[in-house]
Amino acid sequence: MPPLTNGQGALSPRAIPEAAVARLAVYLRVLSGMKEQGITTVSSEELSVAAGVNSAKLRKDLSYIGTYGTRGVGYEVEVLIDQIERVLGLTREQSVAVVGIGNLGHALANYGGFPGRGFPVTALFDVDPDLMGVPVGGIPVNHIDDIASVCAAKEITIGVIATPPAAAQVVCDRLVQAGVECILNFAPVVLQVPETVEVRKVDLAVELQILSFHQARRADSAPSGETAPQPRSNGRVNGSPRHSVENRPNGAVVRR
Amino acid sequence: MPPLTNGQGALSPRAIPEAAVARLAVYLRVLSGMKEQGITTVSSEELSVAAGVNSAKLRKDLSYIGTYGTRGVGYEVEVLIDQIERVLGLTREQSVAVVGIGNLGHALANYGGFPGRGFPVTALFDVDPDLMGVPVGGIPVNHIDDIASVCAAKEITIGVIATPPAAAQVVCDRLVQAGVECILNFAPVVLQVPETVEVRKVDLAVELQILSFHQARRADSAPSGETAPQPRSNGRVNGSPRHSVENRPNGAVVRR
DNA sequence: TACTGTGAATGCTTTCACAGCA
DNA sequence: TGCTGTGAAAGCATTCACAGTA
Repeated sequence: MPPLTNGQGALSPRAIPEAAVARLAVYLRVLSGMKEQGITTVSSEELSVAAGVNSAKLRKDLSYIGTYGTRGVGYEVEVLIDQIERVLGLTREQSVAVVGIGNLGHALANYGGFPGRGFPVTALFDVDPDLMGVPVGGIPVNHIDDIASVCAAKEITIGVIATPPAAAQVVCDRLVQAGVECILNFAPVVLQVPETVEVRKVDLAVELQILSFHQARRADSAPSGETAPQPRSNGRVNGSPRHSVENRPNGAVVRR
Repeated sequence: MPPLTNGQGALSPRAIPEAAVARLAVYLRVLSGMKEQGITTVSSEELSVAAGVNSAKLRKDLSYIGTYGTRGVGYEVEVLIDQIERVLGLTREQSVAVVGIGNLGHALANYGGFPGRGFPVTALFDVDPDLMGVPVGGIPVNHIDDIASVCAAKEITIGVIATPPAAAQVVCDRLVQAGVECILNFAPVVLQVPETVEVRKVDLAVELQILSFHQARRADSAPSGETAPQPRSNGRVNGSPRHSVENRPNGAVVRR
């Protein structure tokens, strides 16, 4: 009924579809790589191939953030990078806290500021007294009881939950109490949060199960014989960008 | 044009939407937890709340795999578990290989068979000679040059790429050559694969950037003042399942 | 001429709402 | 009566295809 608003309340000028936001982050990564290689201009076709989407989708996505291309030419890499960073809110740096310093927590703490820019891990928490003080990836581990004060002091805006499932909800509650409004959850648990808090989850078992589903489907519909079709035409050719798939929040160019 | 087929070619009886598959995996996890608690029967309402979706969506999702409920009563937990496992292809066990034994690779190797069932990690690969033979999580590390023979011997069906970005495509090519048709990619790279291979990706930086976007939006549209609204009505009440959100392949019940 | 930006068309996904059954 | 299963409606997302422009 209200065709001019965006559901977020105010009739803000930017109502970017959720799906497009995820892809913008991918474009940004690809563009950064291009910039490093000294590429200054790129067409929607080139960028879309590099990002594993089709060019129409890419142009539509970019149109949500404004019109920064030049017809007949393409986009300036730097301009696009700046604009996507602006839209994704990467101008202000976000400090990340990781809770749960097991195997995964270690991996995250050492991930080194995350590919490129914007997300320094600046605080670590656990319950294990043996871990206290010992730095992991250069950052000391704090006790989870200090979460409120440490998060306030370090201006944490993003909390990452890497605890065992049983602890995840409690940790989540504490993060929320400490004022954290963005949470990335690796524990296989459905978190309960107030409406003001944004949660994303990464569930490795679910990812594997989705792969398993497709594997099973393939096995079922396989005509017969053991020799599966393997049209392996190696050699990074992007000649005919046929079937340039992007399944779900997944994505990988199909080569042939 | 072909209204009876499912795009996969044959007019198979089960054309389960991609989005539903991801949720079925979540339902399975929740149901397994219920089974452990001795719960034998569950209604769509109860299960949907526990899984963080609304009940209509849950019922629709379950309808794709068949009709296993009893009107007026609900679903039998065991029956549902069996059926979802069947559809997801979890009856045949899938062996997983992890390539790249850095921090993340360690974490994955130690992930202990993945929550519950079906995905034993049985092979590890790296290029670093220092790692060879040393077991990680009880599994010896092999050199990547042996990938074909080891994958064949261990009947690997799923490959997990946890290498630095620069190595990811080469590793992917090798996995594909070794006959692996399901790949879970943690490297921030768009992989090129033949059509027969299914890729899913997990990109931590992208996840953080999506959170950052929502954070920024919130900050923009905040009326004024520093005191953000924090309607923290703690105490795991699911009384009014208002606004029971599930954003993207993300998901978390909104509590209030 | 070559490539962007975008309405309109198509195709998925979610939600509604209710018929049907234990 | 209470809850499932499902057509039909509504809402998003993707793709098409072409007008517009440097």
